[in-house]
Formats: sequence, structure tokens, C-alpha cells
Amino acid sequence: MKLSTRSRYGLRICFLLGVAGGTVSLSKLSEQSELSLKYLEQLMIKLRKAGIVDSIRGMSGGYSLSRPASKISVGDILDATQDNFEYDCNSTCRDEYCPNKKIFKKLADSIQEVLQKTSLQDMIDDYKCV
Amino acid sequence: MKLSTRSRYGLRICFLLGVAGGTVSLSKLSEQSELSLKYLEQLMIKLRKAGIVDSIRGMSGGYSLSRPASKISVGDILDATQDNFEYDCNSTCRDEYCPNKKIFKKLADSIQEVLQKTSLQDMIDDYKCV
DNA sequence: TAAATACCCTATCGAATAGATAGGGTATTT
DNA sequence: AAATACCCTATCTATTCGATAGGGTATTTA
Repeated sequence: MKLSTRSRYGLRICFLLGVAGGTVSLSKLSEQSELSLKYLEQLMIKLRKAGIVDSIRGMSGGYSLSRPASKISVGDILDATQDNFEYDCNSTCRDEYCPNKKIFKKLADSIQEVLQKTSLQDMIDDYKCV
Repeated sequence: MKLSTRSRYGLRICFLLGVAGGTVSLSKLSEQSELSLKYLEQLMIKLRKAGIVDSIRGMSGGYSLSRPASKISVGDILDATQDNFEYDCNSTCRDEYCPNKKIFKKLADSIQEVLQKTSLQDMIDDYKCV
């Protein structure tokens, strides 16, 4: 069980934007993150649609965090990059009384809680105090 | 992010053993769980090596839980089926100062905590009270 | 108006992973 | 002798995932 690389990239990009503080173009982000323009483009669309980043078009446009890093949780970013914890016992299980269901839901909720109370700012602070 | 089917099967088998209360042969478990003998065999070896189930050889042999279901955590079972939360930012990251490292470790610890404090007995109780 | 940017959709490829099956046994207990 | 657990390894297939690519449109600024 691990995070998808997409999610890790999402965290990395948000981290970069948080540290940068302002608007950064896709090409700049691509350089800094060592991800291809095309790949990053798709990632940014997810982040934007989730309301985590804002975008500005046109020359000198780019992306920035939509709100302070302290108001963005790791869970928000994982939601955006579609890396939630799935809790069906399997993809076809339709058993309403499945013994796994309740426990998985509980686990999923607990995990979500942890993810929600950890903010991007926490990540940045952790890094700074190294 | 989801549990592997192997882990879900592990939970299912332990659940069955917990409900059964005694020793159950592989062939019986195979029937009840609808998993093939050969596949199940490999799963049981993992559970036994992790000390979650005991085995008895010979005729009328089989598997049983090694301790009360209340003393077996969901985390124990996931460990046995090798479904831990991995927290490297990626498989090759060697950056000691990687901003993701600390946060992932923290998440992994929190998740592990949740998994540890949920027992197999909780699952069984959940099912019974439906 | 030209350049630089974001936006959008879709297809595809390759690699890795995961699920499952199978063969061919040995060791142990009843 | 029969029924069981134990053990190792190979293999196949399907799915998922990461990544790249094509081929544009819309918007803003210098």
C-alpha cells in the first residue's frame, strides 16, 4: 500500500509553489520538478479543478496556490490526485453485510482524518528546520 | 491507494477462522473462501510465519488462530500479507532532506496506529451486530 | 499582432505489478 | 494408506501506472 507517484508529484509541486510564494509558469515548474511539460500539464489540471491551485493565462501567466499553505491539507492534495483509500473489500463485492466493509470504512475515515490534519505548511516547516 | 486483494483475503480467512473457533483444514477454508487450494496455501504460509495462525499436520490437521481474535490486529494481518504503507517519496529517493520523507513517515505511523488498535474481534463483532 | 502561456481531449506505449494457477514433490499424523 | 501441511519455483495473464505524444483552442501581454 503506497501513494501513487502522481500523488507524490502533486505534493512536490504544491510544495514548490508554496515555497515560491507566487505565480510560477508550467515550464518553470517542469524544470524544477524534473517532470515533462505534458505530464505536468495533466497533473496541474487536476490540482486546479480541485481548487488547490489558481491559474493565470497568457504571457507571464502560470500557477499559484489558491490559498495559504496552512489551509491546504495533504488530504486535499491526495483527493485531487485521486489517491484516496478505497475500502470496498473488492471491486465487485455487493454484500451489504460483508464483514470487511465496516472495518474498511473505519480505517478509511481514520486515515482521512490524519491526512486532513496535516497541512502543506507542516511539510514546508519540516523542511526548513532540517 | 487500496489494500491488495491478498490482504483482503488474509482478513477474510482470519475472520473465518475466528468465527469457526477451532482448527479448519485448507480444503475447507478453500471452499468457504472460494479461493483455490494452491493460492490459499501460499497465503497461509505467510500467516503462519507471521505467527497469526497455528497449523497442525496430518490427518484432521489444519489451521487455527494462534491467539484470541481480540489479540490479533488488522495491522498484524496486513503486515503478514505485506501490505504496509510505504513512505519513501519514491523508490530511488535518497535525499535525506526530502520534504516528503518526514510527512510520509508521520502518515505511515498514524495509519499503523489505527490498524493496530482495530482487532479481528472488532470485525467479528461488527458482523454479528448487523 | 506575435509570442507565451494555460487549457483540453485523446491515444498509446512500455514497464511494473498483481492475481492466479500449476507442477512436483517432502514431512507428519492418524 | 490416506489425508493433511509444508516448500520451492515457474509461469501466464490481466490490469494498472507512469509517461509520452499529437494536435489543437483560448487568453493575455508586450
